[in-house]
Amino acid sequence: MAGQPNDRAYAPPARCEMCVARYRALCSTLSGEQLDRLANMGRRRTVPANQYIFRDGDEALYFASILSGVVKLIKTTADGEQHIIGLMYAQDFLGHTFGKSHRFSAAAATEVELCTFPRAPFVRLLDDYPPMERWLFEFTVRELDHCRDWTLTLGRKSSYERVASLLLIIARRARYTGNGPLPRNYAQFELPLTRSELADYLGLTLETVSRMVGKLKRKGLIELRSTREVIVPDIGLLAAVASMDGSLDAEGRQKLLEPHE
Amino acid sequence: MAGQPNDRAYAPPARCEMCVARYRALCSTLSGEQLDRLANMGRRRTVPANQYIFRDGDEALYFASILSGVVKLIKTTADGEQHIIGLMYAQDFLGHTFGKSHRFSAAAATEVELCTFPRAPFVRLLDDYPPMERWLFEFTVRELDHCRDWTLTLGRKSSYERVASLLLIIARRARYTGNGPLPRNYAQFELPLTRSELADYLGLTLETVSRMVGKLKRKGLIELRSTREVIVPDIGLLAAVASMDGSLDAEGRQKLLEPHE
DNA sequence: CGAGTTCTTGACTCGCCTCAATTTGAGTGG
DNA sequence: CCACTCAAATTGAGGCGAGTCAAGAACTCG
Repeated sequence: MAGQPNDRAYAPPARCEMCVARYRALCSTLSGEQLDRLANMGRRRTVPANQYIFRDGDEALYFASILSGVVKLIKTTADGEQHIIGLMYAQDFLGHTFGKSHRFSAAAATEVELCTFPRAPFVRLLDDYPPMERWLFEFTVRELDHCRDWTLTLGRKSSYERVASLLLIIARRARYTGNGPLPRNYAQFELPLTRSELADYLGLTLETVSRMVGKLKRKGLIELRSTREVIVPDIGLLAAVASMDGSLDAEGRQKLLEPHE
Repeated sequence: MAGQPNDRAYAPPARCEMCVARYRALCSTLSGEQLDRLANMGRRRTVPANQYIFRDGDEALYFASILSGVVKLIKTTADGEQHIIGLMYAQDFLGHTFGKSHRFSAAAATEVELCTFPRAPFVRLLDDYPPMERWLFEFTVRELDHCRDWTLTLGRKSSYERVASLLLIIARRARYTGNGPLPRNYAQFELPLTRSELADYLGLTLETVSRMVGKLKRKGLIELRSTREVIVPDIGLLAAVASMDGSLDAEGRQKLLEPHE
C-alpha cells in the first residue's frame, strides 16, 4: 500500500477456497460471481515486522484483509508522540474509511500477510453487493464498541488495571486467532508489542508498564518465559484485576466475587 | 423507549417536509415510498432533561433520530461509577447496534425531542434500502473516528488540555447545530453538563475540572456569564491549548504556530 | 563475544485525587 | 422581596500514584 521499495513482490491470490480467511473474513459474505470479482482484484502481500503498511494522511488507495500476523494502528500527535489506538489480527479489515485519506497509520507488529484490494473496484463491489457492505458495517460497529470500552480503561483505571486490561485483550484475541484448542481459561502467547508500545497503547510510560508487568508476575497472574512470551494461567483472575471492564464476562465476574486476593 | 410513566404522550409525526431533520439526518437519504415507510413508523417523543432514554443492557426495541436537545451516552462501571462516552446532538442517530441489547445508557442532558422507530420495521427498511444503511454506516465511521481521537485526549493530555478539548468539541458542535450565523471563530453556548458530568466525561474529578475551567477563564480563553453559560472569544486559541488534538484544523494549527502564549 | 536495543529497578518530583470548608445560585414559601 | 434550603461549584491543604531521570541488567543479533 505505501509501496516502499523493500516491500515483498506481489503475487496472484491463492485460490480463495484454500484461504484461511475464506469463512471468517469479509469474503465469507461472498460466493460465485461476487467472490470471483473480489478474488480477481485481490493481491497477496507480505509485510515484514515493523514496516508501515500505510501512514496517517496517505491517500487511501487500497483496502486489505489480514490473513496472518498483527497490525498496530497508530496516531501521531502534533508533538511527535505515538499513540497506539488498536491492534488488528487475522480476519480483520484495514481501511474502512469513506474519506480519501487515512486517519491513522498502520504498521506490522509481526510479519503480516495481507490480501489487498484497490479502492475503486472494491468500492464498486460494495455498492453492487449489500451483504458485503453489511459485513463491514457490523465490523465497524464492533470496533466502535471496543473503542468506547477502551475509553473507560484510559479514563478511569489505575496503571495496574490498565496493563491487566491490555494483556487480557491480547490473551483473548490470541486464543481466538490461534489454531490449536487450549485448556479452558488458559492462554499463552507472544506479545506483539514492546514495553514502550504497550505504554503508548495505555497512556503510560514504559517504566510504569514494566513495573506493573512485574507486579502481575509477582502476584502469579501471569508468567513470563521471556520478556515477550506470556502465559496467563487463569484468564478469569486476570479479568478480575482488569475489573470494571465492561467486557467482563460472567466467568470473570464470578471470580471477582470469590474470596481470594 | 424506556417507557417511564412520566414520558410525554406519543404524537403522529409532523409532516417530514417541515421537520428540522429532513435534510441532514438519516431521512435525508430517503424520498417517495421509502420516506413514507419511515414516516409511518416514526413517532415523535419529547424527553425532559435528566431522564433516561434507554439503559445499558435494555433490549433495543427502538431507534431514534434526535430532532433537538443534547443526549449523554453513559457507561456504568461494575463499581457503580459513571463514565460519559459521548454527546449526541440534533440530526444524530441513537441505537446503531446489531445486537439485541444496548451497550450503554442514553439520557437527556437537556430537554430532547426524538423521532423514534420500532426495531423490526426499521431493520426491514434498512435491508430493503441500501442508501439508508450507507448513511448509518458513514455515521458510525465518523463516531469511530471521534472515539479514537478521544482516546488520545484521555491517554495523553493534562487536565488543563482535556478540559479545553471538551469545551472545544462542545463549542464547535454548538456552532454547527445552532441556528443563527455567529461571528467567525466565536462561540457562545449553554453547557449541557454539570462540572461533575464534565469530570465523568474527562476521567477527572469535579474539583479538577472546576480548577481548570477557572484557569481557562483567568487566561482569557473563555468567559462565563454564569457557571453554565460559556463564551469562547477565539476558538482557535482554545484549540491551541487543547493542542495535539488530531481534529485540529488548519486554522487551529496556524494559531498554534503564532507567537502568543 | 561485543554492540545496541530493550527491559528493569531505584530515587525523586509533580500533577491530580481526596477530604473538607465555604461560596454561589436556583427554587420555594413566608 | 427576602429568608430558607439544597444542589452545584469553588477553593484550600495534604497525600499518593504515575512521571522523570538515571543507572544497570537482560536480551538480540551481528
